[in-house]
Amino acid sequence: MIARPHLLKIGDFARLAETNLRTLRYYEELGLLAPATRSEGGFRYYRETDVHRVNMIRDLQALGLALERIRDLITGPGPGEGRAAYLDRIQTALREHDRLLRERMAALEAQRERVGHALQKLEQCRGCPHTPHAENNFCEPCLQTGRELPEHLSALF
Amino acid sequence: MIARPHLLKIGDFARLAETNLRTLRYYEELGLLAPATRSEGGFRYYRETDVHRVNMIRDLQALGLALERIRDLITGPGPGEGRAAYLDRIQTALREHDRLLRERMAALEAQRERVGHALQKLEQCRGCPHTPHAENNFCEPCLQTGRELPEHLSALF
DNA sequence: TTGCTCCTCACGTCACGTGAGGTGGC
DNA sequence: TTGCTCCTCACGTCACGTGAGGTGGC
Repeated sequence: MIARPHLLKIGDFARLAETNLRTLRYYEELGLLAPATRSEGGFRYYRETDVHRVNMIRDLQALGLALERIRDLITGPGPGEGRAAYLDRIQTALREHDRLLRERMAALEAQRERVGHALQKLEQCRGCPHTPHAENNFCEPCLQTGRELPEHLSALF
Repeated sequence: MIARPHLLKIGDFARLAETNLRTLRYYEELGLLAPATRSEGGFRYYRETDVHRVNMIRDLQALGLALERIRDLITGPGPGEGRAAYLDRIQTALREHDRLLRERMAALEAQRERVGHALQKLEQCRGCPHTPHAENNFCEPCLQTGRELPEHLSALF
């Protein structure tokens, strides 16, 4: 006997997936995520496990991918696609996801270093008599050291 | 003698900042980044160092902040704001940036683990006779182990 | 003077937000 | 039957994309 999947109306499913009705209907329109079924009256019914799909969409979106691109990555087998090709395609999608994650993490690490340098330099600025202003080109270069400011200080002065 | 800042027309500045004219004009409209000066004919002229500001805006945007929020974080001293208050505000902005970076990196690390689990399980799936299908509830739960699928496989089946 | 760059509208797009007006379901 | 949830338009918004038509600058 096969377990009957537990179905949820769009409101309950939206709460579970921490999203909202409009977004789910828009995903359906784009072919990203269709409800498992509809009632006679047109009500959408979702599987609980579809929450994972919503999460994956959100994750990929936060990495900067457009929804159309995400659809191409994660949508199911084409007509007549074999089992092996199917598994291969999924593996490719997951590896692509992992690659994007690694790239993004490296970029964030670099950013974090830049912010750190700016915070360090800012401490030095506290003991300096100069104030960034148009007349000293906003302390660029630094009047104490003669060197360029950390990028994130230059951005804020 | 104070170094004259090197000024660039919007096209050259856009290339340097790896962005485009429309984005720079939109940033100006929102009060995020104004050109250092304008010519008689209305041409915008930017400082080379403003590239750092563009980069910071992009970085914060990629963390999910709206441009209006970014403006509030990074815009200069209010009228009559003292030097100490000015430096404090910058420090607050940088620390907030760092906090967002740390949160995001933790989230990405968690994602990367989920993708890794899905890739591992997918290898097991290759040696399994079952194929995910509506009739077996898309292999949920797994017919071999009786356990739930990794979230990112559940998302893709 | 020529050609390239820049200017200001202004309409289009993506991923939703937010009602309006009407119907389904325990 | 009542009230809550859902339905389908459809217009609004944010952060730009993409021309149209016209002018500035080495």
